[in-house]
Amino acid sequence: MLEVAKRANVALSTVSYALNGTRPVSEETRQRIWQAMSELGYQPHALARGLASRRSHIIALLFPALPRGFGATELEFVTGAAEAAQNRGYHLVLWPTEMHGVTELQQLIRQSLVDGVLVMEVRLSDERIDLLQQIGVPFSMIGRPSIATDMDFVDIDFEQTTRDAVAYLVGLGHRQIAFLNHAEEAYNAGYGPSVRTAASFEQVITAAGLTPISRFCGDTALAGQEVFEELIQAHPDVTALATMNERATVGVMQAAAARGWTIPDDLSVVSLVSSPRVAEMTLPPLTALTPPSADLGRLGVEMLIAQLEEVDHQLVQQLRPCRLVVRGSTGPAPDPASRAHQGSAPPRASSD
Amino acid sequence: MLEVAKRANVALSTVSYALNGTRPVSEETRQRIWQAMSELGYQPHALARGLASRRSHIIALLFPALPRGFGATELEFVTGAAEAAQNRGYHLVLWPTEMHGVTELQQLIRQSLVDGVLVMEVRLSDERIDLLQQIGVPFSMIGRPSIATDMDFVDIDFEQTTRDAVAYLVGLGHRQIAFLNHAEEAYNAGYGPSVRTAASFEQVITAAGLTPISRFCGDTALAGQEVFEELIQAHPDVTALATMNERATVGVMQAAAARGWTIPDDLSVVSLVSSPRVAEMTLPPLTALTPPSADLGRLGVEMLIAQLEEVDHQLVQQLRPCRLVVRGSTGPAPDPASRAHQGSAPPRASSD
DNA sequence: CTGAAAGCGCTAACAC
DNA sequence: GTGTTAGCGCTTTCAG
Repeated sequence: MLEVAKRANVALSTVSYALNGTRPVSEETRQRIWQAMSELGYQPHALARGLASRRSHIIALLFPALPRGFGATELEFVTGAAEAAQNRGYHLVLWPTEMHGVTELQQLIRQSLVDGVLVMEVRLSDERIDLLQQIGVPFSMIGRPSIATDMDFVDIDFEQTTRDAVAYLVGLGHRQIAFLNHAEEAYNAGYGPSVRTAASFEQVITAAGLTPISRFCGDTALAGQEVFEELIQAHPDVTALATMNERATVGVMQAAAARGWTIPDDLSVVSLVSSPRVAEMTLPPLTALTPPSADLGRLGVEMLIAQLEEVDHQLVQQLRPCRLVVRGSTGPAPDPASRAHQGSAPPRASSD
Repeated sequence: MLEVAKRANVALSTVSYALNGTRPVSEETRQRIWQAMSELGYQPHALARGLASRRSHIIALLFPALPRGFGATELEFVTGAAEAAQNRGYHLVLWPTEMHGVTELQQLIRQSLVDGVLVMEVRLSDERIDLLQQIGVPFSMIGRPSIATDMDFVDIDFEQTTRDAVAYLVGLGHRQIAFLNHAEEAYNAGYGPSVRTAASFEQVITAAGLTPISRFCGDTALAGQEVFEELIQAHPDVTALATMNERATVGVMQAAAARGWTIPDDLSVVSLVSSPRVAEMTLPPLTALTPPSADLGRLGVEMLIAQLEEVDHQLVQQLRPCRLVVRGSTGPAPDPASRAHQGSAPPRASSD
C-alpha cells in the first residue's frame, strides 16, 4: 500500500481513504491512485483491512444438516446468496451446523470472522435465532420464526401459494382436494413451510366451502404410496392432490398408476414449492408452484448487508409468492364414479 | 487473550502457544489455560490470528455458474466440502465465478483472504487451473484437466463407471446399447464427465465386440424425446440406453411411453453419475451409477488442507468409482422384433 | 485535503 | 519450559 502511495505521490492514508471512501478525495488524486493500484496489481489485504476496521466483509450462511436433505430449492438459495454477496463485495462462508448445536454457532461467532449471519431453514421456534438476537449479531433470515417482530426476513408466501394452488384446482372443477404434507415429525419440529402450508390449506379450503383433507407423509416414494392408498380408501372421491413433498409425490404417482389411474385424467396433482428441476423429472411433469429461490437467497444477503451498512436501517420483511407453472399433472376434475378401481381397469396412455 | 493469560497465571505468549501448539506447553498449564478460556468464553479472533500467522484458515470453493445449472451431485460436493472444512477447523467461502473470469479470480486471490482454493467443474483445459498454478496458490480439484501431472485431484472414475454400466447391461443380454451424452457444446467445451464417459463408452463397447452408438443431446426433456426418436429410427434394434443426461433421460422415457414401450420391458435405461435423489424421481425409478459426491467434496478439502499443513505433501490423485444401484429401469433384453411399434400396441403397466 | 502515528488482536522470534 | 516485544497490513484519529 505504501508503494501505491509513493507511486501516486500521496500519503499512505490518502490511499486508504480513496479505497474505502471514508473521506472525500479529489477526483484527480483518486485517478492517480487507481492507476498506481492497477499498475502494481495491488489488492488490499482482506484480513488486515478487517482487523483494523472491525468489518471483515464476510458474512456466514447458516444451514442445518437436514434430515430430509437438501433439494434444488435450497441449493438455489445458496447460489443466489453467493452471487449477491460477491456482487456487493462480500465473501460468503458456509456454516453447516447442527440444528440444535447452538454452542457451536456461538463459538463460530465469537471468532469475529463474520459481520453478520444469514439463516436458512428457520424453524417456528428456533434456538439459533434466539442466540443471534441475544448476542446481538446482525442477521437476516430466509424463512421466519413464529414471532418475527423486528427481525429482517424474506420468506415464501405460503398462504398465497396455497390459495393459488387451490383456486387453480377449484377452477378445474375439483371439489375433493387433499393435501399431502411432509412427515409429522417435520411439522412438529416447527418446520415453517410444512406448518404454514397446512394451516393455509385448511383455511382456504374451508373458505371455499369445501372439506379439508390432509395427510402427513414421510419423504419417500414408499411412504407416498402407502399414504395415498390409505387416503383413497378413506376418501374415494378425492380428485386432486396438493403436495408439499416431492419424494412422496412420486410414490403417489406410482400408486395411482398401479391402480390403473392416469394422471391427470383420473387424478390431478399440483406440487407446492417445487423447483422446475424437480417438477420436470416426473411423467407427466408436475404442475407446480415454483418458489423464487435464487431471489430469496439474493434478498437475504442484501437485507443483511443493508443492515450492516446503512446507518438507520429499516426493517425488511418480505413474503414472496410462488409462480404457478402448469404442466401435465393437472386437468379437469373427472367424475369419480367413472374412475377405474384398483386393478379393475386397464390403464390408459398418458395424455401428456 | 491477555485476560486469559492473567487468569491462568501465564504469559500472553504461552496462551498463544497452547492454542496453536507451536511449542510444547506443560499439560497442567494447558489445562489452566483451557479452563480460563472457557470461563471467559474466549475465542481467538480469526482475523488477527490470520494476519499475524499468515494463515487465514479459510479456503475457497470455486464453482462456475453452469449453463446446465447445478444438480444434486454438485450440491453434495458443496455440503461435503463445507462439512469437511468445518471439521478441520477451516472456513469455506463460496466463490461463484464466471468460467472464464480469470481476472476476477486473480483479484480475489490477491486479497490474501484464503489459504487455498478447491476447484469444481474442472474443464479438460481450464484457464483457472493455469492461473492458480502460475500464481502458486495451493489448490486441489474435484475433476481434473487433461494434463494433471503434479496436481492434487479427486475425480469420478468415469472409465470404471462406464465399464460397470456396460457390463451390467451386457449381463442382462443387451447387445445394442446406445449412449446418450450431454449437448455437443458441453463436450466441445471440454466438460470432463462428458468427454471421458464418451471415450470410455466407445472403448468398452468395442472391447466387448459390440458397436458403439452415441448421441449428443441438449439437457431438456424435449431434446431427449427428439434425439431418442431419431436414434430409434436409425437403430431400431437398440434395447438399452446408457445416459449421462438426466433431464434428457426424462424425455427419453416420455418418448418411449409415447411409442407404447414399457421400461424396462422394451427398453432398459441406466443413468450414469446420477444421485439417488434424481434417480428416484422417475417412473420407474432409474437404475443408476451413483457418484460418491459428498466424499468427493470432503476429499477435495482434505487434500487441500493436507497440502497446506503437511511439510512435504505427497501428491494425491484419486479416482473414485460410482456405485451401481439397480432400480426399476433395467431388465433383460427383449427381442426387438417382438417389441411394440409406435402407437401400435397398448402400453403395459409398469412392472416396477 | 494531507501526513504521522497509534493501534486492531494475535504470532513468533528472541532472550531468559 | 516462560515472558517480552516487534511486527502482520491496514484504518483512523489527530494535527497540519
